[in-house]
Amino acid sequence: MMEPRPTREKILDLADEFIRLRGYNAFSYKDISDVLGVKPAAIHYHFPTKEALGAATLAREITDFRTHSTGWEALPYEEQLRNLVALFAGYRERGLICIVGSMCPDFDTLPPAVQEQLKMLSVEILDWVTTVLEEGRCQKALRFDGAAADRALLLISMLMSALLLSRVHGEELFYRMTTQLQKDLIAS
Amino acid sequence: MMEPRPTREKILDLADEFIRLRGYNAFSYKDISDVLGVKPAAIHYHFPTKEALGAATLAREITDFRTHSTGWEALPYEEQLRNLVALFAGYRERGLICIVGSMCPDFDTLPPAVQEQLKMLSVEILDWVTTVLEEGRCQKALRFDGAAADRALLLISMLMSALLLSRVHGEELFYRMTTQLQKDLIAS
DNA sequence: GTCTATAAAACGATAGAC
DNA sequence: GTCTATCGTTTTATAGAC
Repeated sequence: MMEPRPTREKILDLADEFIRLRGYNAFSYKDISDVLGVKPAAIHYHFPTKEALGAATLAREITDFRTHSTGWEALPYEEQLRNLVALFAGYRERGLICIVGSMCPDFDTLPPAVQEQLKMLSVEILDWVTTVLEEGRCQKALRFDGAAADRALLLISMLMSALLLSRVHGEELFYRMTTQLQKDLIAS
Repeated sequence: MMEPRPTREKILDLADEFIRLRGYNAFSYKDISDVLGVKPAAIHYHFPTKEALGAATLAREITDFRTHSTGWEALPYEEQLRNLVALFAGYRERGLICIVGSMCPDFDTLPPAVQEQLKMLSVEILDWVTTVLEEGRCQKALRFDGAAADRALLLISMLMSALLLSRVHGEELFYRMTTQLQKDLIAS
């Protein structure tokens, strides 16, 4: 019995997409309600404030990322890294950017609950990448200098910016960047 | 005879700062007029539309960047690279982010003239970094694999994201990232 | 020339209809 | 429970005062 996707989930899907398309401050309740065929105020029943909607969107991203990353646990480390790149490439294909990259510039304008969830999501991703890099280097599957945590920061930065800059300069740029960074990290 | 900074320039100073602080879509004419002690509509005399103001702000950034980079021409290449990092560190100290990093996420919502200038600014920076990397490698002052243009993209990405992420995770992150990336690039 | 009063539109949010 | 009518605020922009 396939339940139809509940309204609440549909709203979160759309919020997620619009935040990635236009940024938190530039998307509105009307963007979402237009797609669903209701009035803007209807969204307030499901999410009383924009702050609640933004925080819930990021909270779901956190659980989604956990689902992805734990699903890759059994794979070789270089393969887990390739899957992360592929995840970002999927966004690129849909014209979307990283939700962290979308919201970071607006950080100081975000409501407290949204700031909180954004921090948690980026920590979640960084910790996971750090572990993969660390253990991948131990097993000689990955190679890099310096601390794994610092290298994780550089790696996530490049993926984030690759999506941002390819919005300005075209998708070819994304593939040039990710190809080079995988060459740098994956041993032989 | 020191001319007082003209109103037009003061407006551009404030627009530049507010865009870096809050993003293009979250800053308003009122933010600027409050500081200058006038009504929001007064700004329209100097810049008829927000599109004109945004485009002029970026246009001035382009000439400013040229002034900086041509001023460094006589320096060793690794020193030019350090100056670029220092330029970004200066923004970090003032709680500001890269203006390209600020506007990229909102790209699809930006008026055409602003999109145009944003492209030009990022090309300007990328071309300069590409040249510095290329020639720095020739002279054995810098070391890296792959095409200089690709490496320039990765370098700029990291600087951009270092500012973005340090807004979320604190300034220490900026220095960890830039220290590591300079270690990677600067020979011995 | 420079700025203010005011408009026209869009926003998030409250109160209440069904 | 779910959604609509409506409000108050904020936004960019125009028209015109001085």
